[in-house]
Amino acid sequence: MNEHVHDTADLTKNQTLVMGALTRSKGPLSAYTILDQLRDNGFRAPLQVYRALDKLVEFGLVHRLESLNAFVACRHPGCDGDDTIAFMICERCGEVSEITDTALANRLRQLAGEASFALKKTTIELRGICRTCQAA
Amino acid sequence: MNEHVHDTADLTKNQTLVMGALTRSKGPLSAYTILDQLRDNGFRAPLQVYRALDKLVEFGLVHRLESLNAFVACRHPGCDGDDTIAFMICERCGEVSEITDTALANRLRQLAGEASFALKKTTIELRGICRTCQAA
DNA sequence: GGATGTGACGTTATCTCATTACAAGATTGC
DNA sequence: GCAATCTTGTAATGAGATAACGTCACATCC
Repeated sequence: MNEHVHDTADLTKNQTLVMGALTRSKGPLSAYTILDQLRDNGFRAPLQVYRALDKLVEFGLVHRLESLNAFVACRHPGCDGDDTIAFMICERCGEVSEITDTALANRLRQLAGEASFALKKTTIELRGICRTCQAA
Repeated sequence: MNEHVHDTADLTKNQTLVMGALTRSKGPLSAYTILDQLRDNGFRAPLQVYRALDKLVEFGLVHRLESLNAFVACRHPGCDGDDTIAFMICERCGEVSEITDTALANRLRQLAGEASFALKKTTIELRGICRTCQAA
C-alpha cells in the first residue's frame, strides 16, 4: 500500500490505544489526560503517549492544537493532501471544527511567496464561541 | 491620553524591564529566558515575568507565539486596531515577521460568519525558512 | 487624619506539558 | 545465528504556567 497513507489498520498497539481515546472524545485531549485514560491498558509514562502522538500526527490522523497544547483526532479525512487547515475552537464547550478553504490557503501561500519565505507548516486557530453555545 | 493606547512611558518597573529584554532580543524569548536575563535586576520567580507579559500583551506591545510558547515585542506599531496578525517564523534563525493582510482577515471573518462562530481571537503562524537563511 | 479600595509586587509551592537517557523486546533481512 | 532497526518500558528531569498567600504604595472619600 501507499507508504504515505495510513489508516487505523497500520497502527501499533499503543498508537491504536491513543487513537481510540482521541476518537472517543468529543473534544481535544491533552497528552496527560490520554495517559490517565489509558492507565488500565498498561500505560505508565507520558512518553508512551507522546511517542504514539508523534506518529499519529505524522500520519495525518491527529492534529495538534498549539493554542491549547492538546490533540484532536482528524474529523476530516480529506485533509490528507491539504496542510493548511484552520481550526475553530469553542472556548465554552471545547468543540473543535476543521476548515479547509482554498482562498485562505492561496492567500497564505501568496503572502509567503511575496516574502520569499519557504513555507513548511501553517497554524491557524480561531478562538471564540460556537453557534450552539451562543444560543444556549 | 487615550486609555486604550499604551506606550512604554506608561509601564511599571517590571513591565519596563521585560519590555526591554524583548526589545533588545532579535527573536522571540520564552518567559524563563526573560527571567534569567533579569535576575540581576531582582527578578526571582516566573510569576514576575508572566504578570508583566500579561499586561504587555493586553496593551498590544507584545505578542505571544503559541507554536513556540514564547513572546516577541511588536515590531509593527500599526497593529493596534488589528487583531488578525500573521507571523512568519524562521525555523533556522528564529526571526519573526508580522503581517497584516486585509484579504486574509476578511476571509477568516467570513468563514467564521458562515459557521455562526463568534470570533474572539485568531492565531496565524507560518513556519518555514526566511529569505536570508535560504540564500545562506 | 483615618478607613477603604485597588493595583503592583514578592515568595513559595504546585501543576501541567514535554523531553532526555538508558535498557529490554520484537521484527526483518542476510 | 546475527545485525540492524523499530517499538516499547521506566525513571528522571527540564520547561512552561498558575494558585495561594501576604505585603506595600497610592489614590479616594468621608
